[in-house]
Amino acid sequence: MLNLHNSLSRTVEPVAPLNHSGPLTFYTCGPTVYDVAHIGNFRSFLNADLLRRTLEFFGHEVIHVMNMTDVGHMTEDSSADGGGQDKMEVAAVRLKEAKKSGSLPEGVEVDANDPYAIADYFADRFLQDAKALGLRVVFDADEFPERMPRPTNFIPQMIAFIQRLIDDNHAYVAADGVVYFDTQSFPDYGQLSGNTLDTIRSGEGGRVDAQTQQVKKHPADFMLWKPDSQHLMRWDSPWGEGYPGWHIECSTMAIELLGEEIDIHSGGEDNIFPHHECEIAQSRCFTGRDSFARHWFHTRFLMIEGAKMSKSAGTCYVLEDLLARGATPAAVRLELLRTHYRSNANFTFQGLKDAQRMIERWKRMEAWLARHADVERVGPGPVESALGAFSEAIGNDLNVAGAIAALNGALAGIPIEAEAPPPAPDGSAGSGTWGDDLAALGKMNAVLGVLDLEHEPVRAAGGMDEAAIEAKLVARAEAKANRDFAAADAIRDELIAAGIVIKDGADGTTWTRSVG
RNA sequence: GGCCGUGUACCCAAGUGGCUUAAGGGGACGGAUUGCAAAUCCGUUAUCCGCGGGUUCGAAUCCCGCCGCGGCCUCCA
Repeated sequence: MLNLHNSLSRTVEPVAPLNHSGPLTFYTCGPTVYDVAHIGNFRSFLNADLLRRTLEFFGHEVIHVMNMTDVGHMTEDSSADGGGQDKMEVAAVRLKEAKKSGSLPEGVEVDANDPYAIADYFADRFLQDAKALGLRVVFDADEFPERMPRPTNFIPQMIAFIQRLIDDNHAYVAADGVVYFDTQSFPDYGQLSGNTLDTIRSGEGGRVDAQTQQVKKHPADFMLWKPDSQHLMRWDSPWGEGYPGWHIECSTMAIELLGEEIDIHSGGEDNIFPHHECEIAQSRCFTGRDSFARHWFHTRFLMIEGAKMSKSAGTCYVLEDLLARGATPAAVRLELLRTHYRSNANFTFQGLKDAQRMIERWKRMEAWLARHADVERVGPGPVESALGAFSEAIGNDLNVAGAIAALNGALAGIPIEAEAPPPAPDGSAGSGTWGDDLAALGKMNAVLGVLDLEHEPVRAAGGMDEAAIEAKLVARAEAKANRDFAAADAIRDELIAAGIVIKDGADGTTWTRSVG
Protein backbone atom coordinates (compact mmCIF):
# COMPACT_ATOMS: atom_id res chain seq x y z
CA MET A 1 0.00 0.00 0.00
CA LEU A 2 1.43 3.33 -1.05
CA ASN A 3 0.70 6.49 0.89
CA LEU A 4 1.58 9.52 -1.16
CA HIS A 5 1.51 13.25 -0.61
CA ASN A 6 -1.08 14.94 -2.78
CA SER A 7 -0.26 18.54 -3.75
CA LEU A 8 -3.95 19.21 -4.24
CA SER A 9 -5.07 18.25 -0.73
CA ARG A 10 -1.66 18.92 0.86
CA THR A 11 -1.95 15.71 2.79
CA VAL A 12 -0.59 12.19 2.51
CA GLU A 13 -3.24 9.87 1.11
CA PRO A 14 -3.37 6.23 0.09
CA VAL A 15 -3.20 5.67 -3.65
CA ALA A 16 -5.81 3.41 -5.15
CA PRO A 17 -7.15 3.24 -8.68
CA LEU A 18 -10.37 5.08 -9.42
CA ASN A 19 -11.67 1.93 -11.00
CA HIS A 20 -10.85 -0.62 -8.37
CA SER A 21 -10.38 -3.58 -10.61
CA GLY A 22 -8.71 -1.58 -13.34
CA PRO A 23 -5.25 -0.19 -13.82
CA LEU A 24 -3.96 3.07 -12.37
CA THR A 25 -3.79 5.89 -14.87
CA PHE A 26 -0.77 8.14 -14.58
CA TYR A 27 0.12 11.17 -16.70
CA THR A 28 3.53 12.84 -16.50
CA CYS A 29 4.35 16.24 -17.98
CA GLY A 30 7.36 15.28 -20.02
CA PRO A 31 10.15 17.15 -21.74
CA THR A 32 10.01 19.82 -24.38
CA VAL A 33 12.04 18.83 -27.38
CA TYR A 34 13.73 22.06 -28.31
CA ASP A 35 16.88 21.18 -26.42
CA VAL A 36 18.66 18.38 -24.59
CA ALA A 37 17.07 17.58 -21.22
CA HIS A 38 19.34 18.41 -18.26
CA ILE A 39 19.65 16.46 -15.03
CA GLY A 40 17.19 18.76 -13.29
CA ASN A 41 14.58 17.71 -15.82
CA PHE A 42 15.55 14.13 -15.28
CA ARG A 43 15.17 14.34 -11.52
CA SER A 44 11.51 15.04 -12.10
CA PHE A 45 11.08 12.27 -14.68
CA LEU A 46 13.03 9.81 -12.54
CA ASN A 47 10.81 10.49 -9.56
CA ALA A 48 7.77 9.87 -11.73
CA ASP A 49 9.43 6.61 -12.78
CA LEU A 50 10.11 5.72 -9.15
CA LEU A 51 6.46 6.35 -8.32
CA ARG A 52 5.33 4.17 -11.18
CA ARG A 53 7.72 1.36 -10.19
CA THR A 54 6.58 1.63 -6.57
CA LEU A 55 2.96 1.28 -7.63
CA GLU A 56 3.93 -1.83 -9.55
CA PHE A 57 5.85 -3.09 -6.53
CA PHE A 58 2.61 -2.90 -4.59
CA GLY A 59 0.85 -4.92 -7.25
CA HIS A 60 -0.89 -2.24 -9.31
CA GLU A 61 -1.02 -2.28 -13.05
CA VAL A 62 -0.09 1.19 -14.25
CA ILE A 63 -0.78 2.86 -17.54
CA HIS A 64 1.82 5.58 -17.63
CA VAL A 65 1.78 8.29 -20.27
CA MET A 66 4.50 10.91 -20.64
CA ASN A 67 4.23 13.50 -23.38
CA MET A 68 6.98 15.12 -25.39
CA THR A 69 6.04 18.70 -26.20
CA ASP A 70 7.00 19.44 -29.76
CA VAL A 71 4.87 22.48 -30.56
CA GLY A 72 7.11 25.51 -30.57
CA HIS A 73 6.10 27.73 -27.71
CA MET A 74 7.30 31.18 -26.84
CA THR A 75 10.33 32.34 -24.95
CA GLU A 76 9.31 35.54 -23.25
CA ASP A 77 7.34 36.32 -20.14
CA SER A 78 4.51 37.89 -22.05
CA SER A 79 4.45 34.84 -24.25
CA ALA A 80 1.57 33.01 -22.66
CA ASP A 81 -0.39 35.47 -24.67
CA GLY A 82 1.67 34.80 -27.73
CA GLY A 83 4.63 37.19 -27.76
CA GLY A 84 8.34 36.51 -27.68
CA GLN A 85 10.30 34.21 -29.87
CA ASP A 86 9.32 30.77 -31.07
CA LYS A 87 11.37 28.25 -29.13
CA MET A 88 11.57 26.01 -32.14
CA GLU A 89 13.16 28.86 -34.09
CA VAL A 90 15.64 29.36 -31.28
CA ALA A 91 16.43 25.66 -31.43
CA ALA A 92 16.91 25.90 -35.19
CA VAL A 93 19.43 28.70 -34.80
CA ARG A 94 21.24 26.76 -32.10
CA LEU A 95 21.38 23.65 -34.27
CA LYS A 96 22.70 25.59 -37.24
CA GLU A 97 25.45 27.00 -35.07
CA ALA A 98 26.29 23.56 -33.73
CA LYS A 99 26.51 22.28 -37.27
CA LYS A 100 28.82 25.07 -38.28
CA SER A 101 31.12 24.64 -35.31
CA GLY A 102 31.11 20.87 -35.71
CA SER A 103 29.91 20.27 -32.16
CA LEU A 104 27.08 18.06 -33.36
CA PRO A 105 27.73 14.36 -32.72
CA GLU A 106 29.23 12.32 -35.52
CA GLY A 107 26.82 11.15 -38.18
CA VAL A 108 23.94 13.37 -37.13
CA GLU A 109 22.03 14.93 -39.97
CA VAL A 110 19.33 17.40 -39.07
CA ASP A 111 17.54 19.76 -41.37
CA ALA A 112 17.52 22.83 -39.15
CA ASN A 113 14.92 24.44 -41.40
CA ASP A 114 12.39 21.74 -40.62
CA PRO A 115 10.83 22.15 -37.15
CA TYR A 116 9.66 18.55 -37.19
CA ALA A 117 13.20 17.37 -37.89
CA ILE A 118 14.47 19.44 -34.97
CA ALA A 119 11.82 18.00 -32.70
CA ASP A 120 12.69 14.49 -33.87
CA TYR A 121 16.36 15.07 -33.23
CA PHE A 122 15.90 16.22 -29.63
CA ALA A 123 13.21 13.62 -29.02
CA ASP A 124 15.66 10.91 -30.04
CA ARG A 125 18.31 12.30 -27.76
CA PHE A 126 15.81 12.34 -24.94
CA LEU A 127 14.75 8.75 -25.54
CA GLN A 128 18.37 7.65 -25.54
CA ASP A 129 19.16 9.37 -22.24
CA ALA A 130 15.89 8.25 -20.69
CA LYS A 131 16.59 4.63 -21.61
CA ALA A 132 20.08 4.85 -20.17
CA LEU A 133 18.51 6.06 -16.92
CA GLY A 134 15.91 3.31 -16.92
CA LEU A 135 12.66 5.26 -17.41
CA ARG A 136 10.17 2.46 -17.89
CA VAL A 137 7.68 4.57 -19.78
CA VAL A 138 10.20 4.95 -22.59
CA PHE A 139 10.50 1.20 -22.94
CA ASP A 140 6.69 0.94 -22.86
CA ALA A 141 6.59 3.34 -25.78
CA ASP A 142 8.55 0.91 -27.95
CA GLU A 143 5.50 -1.31 -27.86
CA PHE A 144 2.81 1.33 -27.31
CA PRO A 145 3.88 4.57 -29.01
CA GLU A 146 0.84 6.36 -27.60
CA ARG A 147 2.44 6.17 -24.16
CA MET A 148 4.75 9.00 -25.25
CA PRO A 149 2.45 11.18 -27.31
CA ARG A 150 3.38 14.35 -29.13
CA PRO A 151 0.95 17.27 -29.26
CA THR A 152 1.42 17.78 -33.00
CA ASN A 153 -0.45 14.49 -33.46
CA PHE A 154 -3.43 15.72 -31.46
CA ILE A 155 -4.31 19.02 -33.11
CA PRO A 156 -7.85 18.00 -34.23
CA GLN A 157 -8.64 16.79 -30.72
CA MET A 158 -7.39 20.07 -29.26
CA ILE A 159 -9.51 22.05 -31.67
CA ALA A 160 -12.58 20.01 -30.69
CA PHE A 161 -11.69 20.50 -27.03
CA ILE A 162 -11.47 24.28 -27.46
CA GLN A 163 -14.65 24.41 -29.50
CA ARG A 164 -16.55 22.68 -26.73
CA LEU A 165 -15.19 25.09 -24.13
CA ILE A 166 -16.38 27.98 -26.30
CA ASP A 167 -19.78 26.37 -26.79
CA ASP A 168 -20.15 25.92 -23.05
CA ASN A 169 -19.10 29.53 -22.32
CA HIS A 170 -15.84 28.55 -20.68
CA ALA A 171 -13.81 30.21 -23.41
CA TYR A 172 -14.14 33.19 -25.72
CA VAL A 173 -12.56 34.78 -28.76
CA ALA A 174 -11.16 38.16 -27.74
CA ALA A 175 -10.78 41.29 -29.81
CA ASP A 176 -7.25 40.26 -30.77
CA GLY A 177 -8.61 37.05 -32.32
CA VAL A 178 -7.03 34.85 -29.68
CA VAL A 179 -9.11 32.21 -27.92
CA TYR A 180 -8.86 32.55 -24.13
CA PHE A 181 -10.09 30.39 -21.32
CA ASP A 182 -12.54 32.25 -19.11
CA THR A 183 -11.16 31.61 -15.65
CA GLN A 184 -14.11 33.30 -13.97
CA SER A 185 -16.30 30.52 -15.29
CA PHE A 186 -14.45 28.08 -13.06
CA PRO A 187 -14.93 28.87 -9.35
CA ASP A 188 -12.33 26.36 -8.18
CA TYR A 189 -9.49 28.12 -10.00
CA GLY A 190 -6.57 28.44 -7.57
CA GLN A 191 -7.30 25.31 -5.57
CA LEU A 192 -4.02 23.64 -6.49
CA SER A 193 -1.61 26.57 -6.30
CA GLY A 194 -3.32 28.90 -3.87
CA ASN A 195 -3.33 31.57 -6.58
CA THR A 196 -7.02 32.37 -6.61
CA LEU A 197 -8.49 34.86 -9.03
CA ASP A 198 -8.60 37.54 -6.33
CA THR A 199 -4.92 37.25 -5.51
CA ILE A 200 -4.00 37.27 -9.18
CA ARG A 201 -6.07 40.35 -9.81
CA SER A 202 -4.50 42.19 -6.90
CA GLY A 203 -1.04 40.94 -7.75
CA GLU A 204 -1.12 41.98 -11.38
CA GLY A 205 1.87 44.20 -11.65
CA GLY A 206 4.58 44.49 -14.21
CA ARG A 207 4.68 40.90 -15.29
CA VAL A 208 1.67 40.91 -17.53
CA ASP A 209 1.63 42.54 -20.87
CA ALA A 210 -0.75 45.51 -20.65
CA GLN A 211 -1.99 45.20 -24.20
CA THR A 212 -3.15 41.63 -23.98
CA GLN A 213 -4.56 42.25 -20.52
CA GLN A 214 -6.97 44.76 -22.00
CA VAL A 215 -8.63 42.28 -24.30
CA LYS A 216 -9.02 39.60 -21.63
CA LYS A 217 -11.90 39.42 -19.21
CA HIS A 218 -9.55 38.60 -16.34
CA PRO A 219 -5.76 38.80 -16.07
CA ALA A 220 -5.63 35.08 -15.28
CA ASP A 221 -7.37 34.11 -18.52
CA PHE A 222 -4.97 32.10 -20.61
CA MET A 223 -4.58 31.36 -24.28
CA LEU A 224 -6.09 28.26 -25.88
CA TRP A 225 -5.49 29.04 -29.53
CA LYS A 226 -3.47 31.81 -31.12
CA PRO A 227 -3.97 32.66 -34.78
CA ASP A 228 -0.54 33.46 -36.16
CA SER A 229 0.44 33.08 -39.78
CA GLN A 230 4.12 33.59 -38.94
CA HIS A 231 4.48 30.80 -36.39
CA LEU A 232 6.81 28.02 -37.50
CA MET A 233 4.33 25.24 -36.73
CA ARG A 234 0.75 26.16 -37.53
CA TRP A 235 -2.53 24.50 -38.34
CA ASP A 236 -5.93 25.48 -39.71
CA SER A 237 -8.64 26.07 -37.16
CA PRO A 238 -12.05 27.73 -36.87
CA TRP A 239 -10.16 30.71 -35.37
CA GLY A 240 -7.62 31.01 -38.13
CA GLU A 241 -4.30 29.45 -38.95
CA GLY A 242 -2.23 29.27 -35.79
CA TYR A 243 -1.16 27.10 -32.90
CA PRO A 244 -2.55 25.75 -29.61
CA GLY A 245 -1.84 27.05 -26.12
CA TRP A 246 0.62 25.37 -23.85
CA HIS A 247 -1.85 24.02 -21.31
CA ILE A 248 -4.42 22.59 -23.69
CA GLU A 249 -1.98 19.97 -25.00
CA CYS A 250 -1.70 18.06 -21.77
CA SER A 251 -5.41 18.19 -20.99
CA THR A 252 -6.31 16.91 -24.41
CA MET A 253 -3.79 14.09 -24.50
CA ALA A 254 -4.43 12.99 -20.92
CA ILE A 255 -8.17 12.78 -21.47
CA GLU A 256 -7.79 11.23 -24.91
CA LEU A 257 -5.37 8.54 -23.77
CA LEU A 258 -6.31 7.92 -20.13
CA GLY A 259 -9.90 9.05 -19.70
CA GLU A 260 -11.82 11.98 -18.29
CA GLU A 261 -10.61 11.41 -14.77
CA ILE A 262 -7.13 10.10 -14.08
CA ASP A 263 -5.50 8.77 -10.94
CA ILE A 264 -2.15 10.57 -10.81
CA HIS A 265 -0.65 13.54 -12.61
CA SER A 266 2.96 14.54 -12.11
CA GLY A 267 5.41 17.25 -13.02
CA GLY A 268 8.09 19.55 -11.65
CA GLU A 269 7.21 22.02 -8.93
CA ASP A 270 7.27 24.87 -11.42
CA ASN A 271 4.35 23.23 -13.22
CA ILE A 272 2.02 23.77 -10.28
CA PHE A 273 1.24 27.25 -11.49
CA PRO A 274 0.16 28.13 -14.04
CA HIS A 275 0.34 24.90 -16.02
CA HIS A 276 -1.41 22.42 -13.79
CA GLU A 277 -3.84 24.96 -12.39
CA CYS A 278 -4.90 25.73 -15.95
CA GLU A 279 -5.08 22.06 -16.89
CA ILE A 280 -7.47 21.42 -14.04
CA ALA A 281 -9.65 24.36 -15.06
CA GLN A 282 -9.88 23.36 -18.71
CA SER A 283 -10.30 19.68 -18.10
CA ARG A 284 -12.99 19.95 -15.49
CA CYS A 285 -14.93 22.47 -17.57
CA PHE A 286 -14.61 20.09 -20.50
CA THR A 287 -15.71 16.95 -18.66
CA GLY A 288 -18.12 18.56 -16.19
CA ARG A 289 -16.59 16.39 -13.48
CA ASP A 290 -15.51 17.63 -10.08
CA SER A 291 -12.08 16.08 -10.45
CA PHE A 292 -9.50 15.81 -13.21
CA ALA A 293 -6.49 14.13 -11.61
CA ARG A 294 -7.19 12.77 -8.16
CA HIS A 295 -3.58 12.84 -7.06
CA TRP A 296 -1.01 15.50 -7.94
CA PHE A 297 2.66 14.65 -7.57
CA HIS A 298 5.30 17.38 -7.79
CA THR A 299 9.06 17.01 -7.60
CA ARG A 300 11.05 19.89 -6.12
CA PHE A 301 14.02 21.43 -7.88
CA LEU A 302 17.54 20.16 -8.11
CA MET A 303 20.44 22.30 -6.87
CA ILE A 304 23.99 21.86 -8.08
CA GLU A 305 26.73 21.93 -5.45
CA GLY A 306 24.49 23.99 -3.18
CA ALA A 307 23.51 26.57 -5.78
CA LYS A 308 20.81 27.00 -8.36
CA MET A 309 21.39 25.42 -11.73
CA SER A 310 22.80 28.06 -13.95
CA LYS A 311 23.67 28.26 -17.60
CA SER A 312 26.27 30.93 -17.03
CA ALA A 313 27.93 28.88 -14.28
CA GLY A 314 27.88 25.89 -16.60
CA THR A 315 25.93 23.73 -14.18
CA CYS A 316 23.02 22.83 -16.41
CA TYR A 317 24.53 19.40 -16.81
CA VAL A 318 23.12 16.93 -19.27
CA LEU A 319 23.62 13.19 -18.91
CA GLU A 320 26.42 13.21 -21.45
CA ASP A 321 28.42 15.73 -19.39
CA LEU A 322 28.38 13.39 -16.42
CA LEU A 323 29.20 10.31 -18.48
CA ALA A 324 32.13 12.19 -19.96
CA ARG A 325 33.39 12.70 -16.44
CA GLY A 326 33.33 8.99 -15.76
CA ALA A 327 29.94 8.68 -14.08
CA THR A 328 27.75 5.68 -14.82
CA PRO A 329 24.08 5.97 -15.74
CA ALA A 330 23.22 3.83 -12.72
CA ALA A 331 25.01 6.23 -10.37
CA VAL A 332 23.35 9.23 -11.99
CA ARG A 333 19.96 7.59 -11.52
CA LEU A 334 20.61 6.84 -7.85
CA GLU A 335 22.08 10.26 -7.12
CA LEU A 336 19.06 12.00 -8.67
CA LEU A 337 16.61 9.71 -6.92
CA ARG A 338 17.87 9.31 -3.41
CA THR A 339 16.76 12.66 -2.05
CA HIS A 340 13.09 12.79 -1.19
CA TYR A 341 11.10 14.26 -4.06
CA ARG A 342 9.51 16.91 -1.83
CA SER A 343 12.84 18.42 -0.79
CA ASN A 344 15.24 20.36 -2.91
CA ALA A 345 17.95 17.92 -3.84
CA ASN A 346 21.58 18.89 -3.91
CA PHE A 347 23.53 17.28 -6.70
CA THR A 348 27.26 16.99 -5.97
CA PHE A 349 30.07 15.10 -7.64
CA GLN A 350 30.92 13.66 -4.25
CA GLY A 351 27.37 12.39 -4.03
CA LEU A 352 27.72 10.85 -7.45
CA LYS A 353 30.77 8.94 -6.26
CA ASP A 354 28.91 7.83 -3.14
CA ALA A 355 26.11 6.52 -5.29
CA GLN A 356 28.53 4.73 -7.53
CA ARG A 357 30.17 2.95 -4.61
CA MET A 358 26.88 1.93 -3.17
CA ILE A 359 25.82 0.39 -6.46
CA GLU A 360 29.12 -1.44 -6.83
CA ARG A 361 28.56 -3.02 -3.46
CA TRP A 362 25.02 -4.01 -4.41
CA LYS A 363 26.35 -5.52 -7.61
CA ARG A 364 28.79 -7.65 -5.62
CA MET A 365 25.97 -8.74 -3.37
CA GLU A 366 23.87 -9.65 -6.38
CA ALA A 367 26.71 -11.64 -7.93
CA TRP A 368 27.38 -13.48 -4.68
CA LEU A 369 23.72 -14.38 -4.27
CA ALA A 370 23.52 -15.56 -7.87
CA ARG A 371 26.59 -17.74 -7.35
CA HIS A 372 25.08 -19.40 -4.32
CA ALA A 373 21.44 -19.31 -5.37
CA ASP A 374 21.00 -23.06 -4.93
CA VAL A 375 22.62 -23.22 -1.52
CA GLU A 376 20.31 -23.67 1.44
CA ARG A 377 20.63 -21.37 4.38
CA VAL A 378 18.86 -20.70 7.62
CA GLY A 379 15.89 -18.64 6.60
CA PRO A 380 14.48 -16.18 6.16
CA GLY A 381 17.69 -14.69 4.81
CA PRO A 382 18.90 -11.13 5.30
CA VAL A 383 17.47 -9.64 2.12
CA GLU A 384 14.17 -11.46 2.49
CA SER A 385 13.94 -10.17 6.03
CA ALA A 386 14.65 -6.62 4.92
CA LEU A 387 11.85 -6.65 2.38
CA GLY A 388 9.33 -5.63 5.02
CA ALA A 389 11.28 -2.56 6.08
CA PHE A 390 11.97 -1.73 2.44
CA SER A 391 8.31 -1.95 1.56
CA GLU A 392 7.27 0.11 4.56
CA ALA A 393 9.77 2.84 3.72
CA ILE A 394 8.99 3.10 0.03
CA GLY A 395 5.27 2.91 0.76
CA ASN A 396 5.62 5.86 3.11
CA ASP A 397 5.47 8.70 0.61
CA LEU A 398 8.42 7.23 -1.33
CA ASN A 399 11.01 7.25 1.41
CA VAL A 400 13.88 6.18 -0.83
CA ALA A 401 16.58 6.85 1.74
CA GLY A 402 14.80 4.59 4.19
CA ALA A 403 14.43 1.91 1.54
CA ILE A 404 18.13 2.13 0.73
CA ALA A 405 18.96 1.84 4.42
CA ALA A 406 16.90 -1.36 4.58
CA LEU A 407 18.85 -2.77 1.65
CA ASN A 408 22.18 -1.75 3.13
CA GLY A 409 21.20 -3.31 6.41
CA ALA A 410 20.63 -6.62 4.64
CA LEU A 411 24.03 -6.37 3.04
CA ALA A 412 25.73 -6.65 6.41
CA GLY A 413 24.19 -10.10 6.82
CA ILE A 414 25.73 -11.51 3.66
CA PRO A 415 29.36 -12.70 3.62
CA ILE A 416 29.97 -11.28 0.17
CA GLU A 417 33.72 -11.47 0.57
CA ALA A 418 33.61 -15.17 1.42
CA GLU A 419 34.17 -17.69 -1.37
CA ALA A 420 31.60 -20.09 0.01
CA PRO A 421 28.53 -19.40 2.10
CA PRO A 422 28.56 -20.63 5.67
CA PRO A 423 27.15 -24.15 5.92
CA ALA A 424 23.65 -24.40 7.28
CA PRO A 425 23.73 -25.98 10.71
CA ASP A 426 22.47 -29.54 10.85
CA GLY A 427 18.75 -29.83 11.07
CA SER A 428 18.11 -26.21 10.16
CA ALA A 429 18.35 -26.63 6.40
CA GLY A 430 15.34 -26.40 4.19
CA SER A 431 14.08 -23.00 5.27
CA GLY A 432 15.21 -21.40 2.03
CA THR A 433 18.10 -20.76 -0.31
CA TRP A 434 20.22 -17.75 -1.09
CA GLY A 435 18.23 -17.70 -4.31
CA ASP A 436 15.27 -16.50 -2.25
CA ASP A 437 17.36 -13.55 -1.16
CA LEU A 438 18.34 -12.93 -4.75
CA ALA A 439 14.65 -12.80 -5.62
CA ALA A 440 14.03 -10.35 -2.78
CA LEU A 441 16.86 -8.19 -4.08
CA GLY A 442 15.24 -8.34 -7.49
CA LYS A 443 12.02 -6.97 -6.01
CA MET A 444 13.86 -4.08 -4.40
CA ASN A 445 15.75 -3.35 -7.57
CA ALA A 446 12.53 -3.34 -9.55
CA VAL A 447 11.81 -0.16 -7.56
CA LEU A 448 15.27 1.39 -7.44
CA GLY A 449 16.08 0.35 -10.99
CA VAL A 450 19.86 0.59 -10.83
CA LEU A 451 21.28 -2.93 -10.98
CA ASP A 452 20.21 -3.56 -14.54
CA LEU A 453 21.56 -0.26 -15.84
CA GLU A 454 24.96 0.31 -17.34
CA HIS A 455 27.21 0.55 -14.31
CA GLU A 456 30.60 0.74 -15.97
CA PRO A 457 31.81 4.12 -17.13
CA VAL A 458 31.03 4.36 -20.80
CA ARG A 459 33.18 7.27 -21.86
CA ALA A 460 36.88 7.77 -21.75
CA ALA A 461 37.98 9.98 -18.89
CA GLY A 462 41.15 12.00 -18.84
CA GLY A 463 41.84 11.49 -22.51
CA MET A 464 43.86 8.31 -22.03
CA ASP A 465 42.88 5.36 -24.18
CA GLU A 466 42.88 1.75 -23.11
CA ALA A 467 46.02 0.76 -24.98
CA ALA A 468 47.98 3.54 -23.26
CA ILE A 469 46.64 2.49 -19.88
CA GLU A 470 47.52 -1.15 -20.45
CA ALA A 471 51.02 -0.15 -21.52
CA LYS A 472 51.47 1.84 -18.31
CA LEU A 473 50.29 -1.08 -16.27
CA VAL A 474 52.76 -3.42 -17.93
CA ALA A 475 55.56 -0.95 -17.22
CA ARG A 476 54.43 -0.68 -13.64
CA ALA A 477 54.33 -4.46 -13.22
CA GLU A 478 57.90 -4.67 -14.52
CA ALA A 479 59.05 -1.98 -12.12
CA LYS A 480 57.35 -3.79 -9.27
CA ALA A 481 58.98 -7.08 -10.28
CA ASN A 482 62.34 -5.30 -10.11
CA ARG A 483 61.34 -3.89 -6.73
CA ASP A 484 61.71 -0.40 -8.17
CA PHE A 485 58.77 0.92 -6.17
CA ALA A 486 59.54 4.57 -6.82
CA ALA A 487 59.11 4.04 -10.55
CA ALA A 488 55.99 1.92 -10.00
CA ASP A 489 54.42 4.57 -7.78
CA ALA A 490 55.27 7.30 -10.27
CA ILE A 491 53.30 5.43 -12.92
CA ARG A 492 50.42 4.95 -10.53
CA ASP A 493 50.37 8.67 -9.69
CA GLU A 494 50.37 9.49 -13.37
CA LEU A 495 47.35 7.26 -13.94
CA ILE A 496 45.50 8.73 -10.97
CA ALA A 497 46.11 12.20 -12.35
CA ALA A 498 44.55 11.00 -15.60
CA GLY A 499 41.47 9.80 -13.75
CA ILE A 500 42.42 6.11 -13.69
CA VAL A 501 42.20 4.21 -10.43
CA ILE A 502 44.11 0.94 -10.24
CA LYS A 503 43.50 -2.03 -8.04
CA ASP A 504 46.06 -4.75 -7.33
CA GLY A 505 44.20 -7.99 -6.83
CA ALA A 506 45.19 -11.61 -6.52
CA ASP A 507 44.76 -12.05 -10.28
CA GLY A 508 46.79 -9.01 -11.28
CA THR A 509 45.98 -5.36 -11.65
CA THR A 510 42.64 -3.99 -12.80
CA TRP A 511 41.66 -0.40 -13.40
CA THR A 512 38.56 1.78 -13.44
CA ARG A 513 37.91 5.33 -14.39
CA SER A 514 37.13 7.69 -11.55
CA VAL A 515 34.25 10.11 -11.41
CA GLY A 516 34.58 13.87 -11.43
C1' G B 1 3.95 41.53 -0.87
C1' G B 2 0.86 36.65 -1.66
C1' C B 3 0.86 31.21 -2.15
C1' C B 4 3.70 26.52 -1.73
C1' G B 5 7.89 23.64 0.06
C1' U B 6 12.15 23.20 3.14
C1' G B 7 16.29 23.92 7.28
C1' U B 8 19.11 17.26 11.11
C1' A B 9 26.88 15.92 12.09
C1' C B 10 32.53 17.72 7.69
C1' C B 11 29.17 16.23 3.10
C1' C B 12 24.58 13.62 1.10
C1' A B 13 20.41 12.13 3.97
C1' A B 14 16.22 9.12 7.27
C1' G B 15 13.25 10.30 11.30
C1' U B 16 5.16 11.49 10.66
C1' G B 17 4.66 12.88 19.92
C1' G B 18 7.40 7.92 24.02
C1' C B 19 10.57 1.62 20.91
C1' U B 20 15.62 7.55 19.35
C1' U B 21 20.76 9.36 25.15
C1' A B 22 18.74 10.51 16.16
C1' A B 23 18.74 5.27 10.52
C1' G B 24 21.82 4.61 6.07
C1' G B 25 25.87 6.14 2.73
C1' G B 26 30.34 9.03 2.03
C1' G B 27 34.47 11.46 4.37
C1' A B 28 37.84 11.54 8.48
C1' C B 29 40.34 8.65 12.20
C1' G B 30 42.07 3.66 14.31
C1' G B 31 42.74 -1.70 13.12
C1' A B 32 43.15 -6.11 9.45
C1' U B 33 45.23 -6.55 4.44
C1' U B 34 49.22 -4.23 1.12
C1' G B 35 56.32 -3.17 -0.77
C1' C B 36 53.54 1.61 -0.03
C1' A B 37 48.68 2.50 -1.90
C1' A B 38 43.86 1.61 -3.96
C1' A B 39 39.82 -1.73 -3.30
C1' U B 40 37.81 -4.82 0.60
C1' C B 41 36.60 -6.11 5.84
C1' C B 42 36.08 -4.52 11.29
C1' G B 43 35.60 -0.37 14.74
C1' U B 44 35.07 5.01 16.21
C1' U B 45 32.80 9.57 14.70
C1' A B 46 25.53 14.54 16.56
C1' U B 47 23.53 14.26 24.85
C1' C B 48 21.57 16.80 19.83
C1' C B 49 18.01 18.33 15.46
C1' G B 50 18.17 27.02 11.98
C1' C B 51 16.87 30.67 16.27
C1' G B 52 13.31 32.21 20.22
C1' G B 53 8.87 31.20 22.72
C1' G B 54 4.62 27.81 23.74
C1' U B 55 1.44 23.04 24.17
C1' U B 56 2.48 18.18 26.65
C1' C B 57 4.03 13.71 31.96
C1' G B 58 7.08 13.55 27.33
C1' A B 59 8.87 17.21 20.92
C1' A B 60 13.73 16.82 15.84
C1' U B 61 8.54 15.51 15.44
C1' C B 62 2.48 19.76 17.27
C1' C B 63 1.51 25.49 17.68
C1' C B 64 3.29 30.83 17.29
C1' G B 65 7.10 34.31 15.86
C1' C B 66 11.79 35.25 13.53
C1' C B 67 15.86 34.00 10.22
C1' G B 68 17.95 31.18 5.98
C1' C B 69 17.24 28.35 1.35
C1' G B 70 14.18 26.92 -2.93
C1' G B 71 9.74 27.25 -6.26
C1' C B 72 5.52 29.91 -8.31
C1' C B 73 2.81 34.66 -8.89
C1' U B 74 1.55 33.94 -16.94
C1' C B 75 9.40 30.93 -20.41
C1' C B 76 10.73 26.89 -17.13
C1' A B 77 11.22 19.74 -14.42
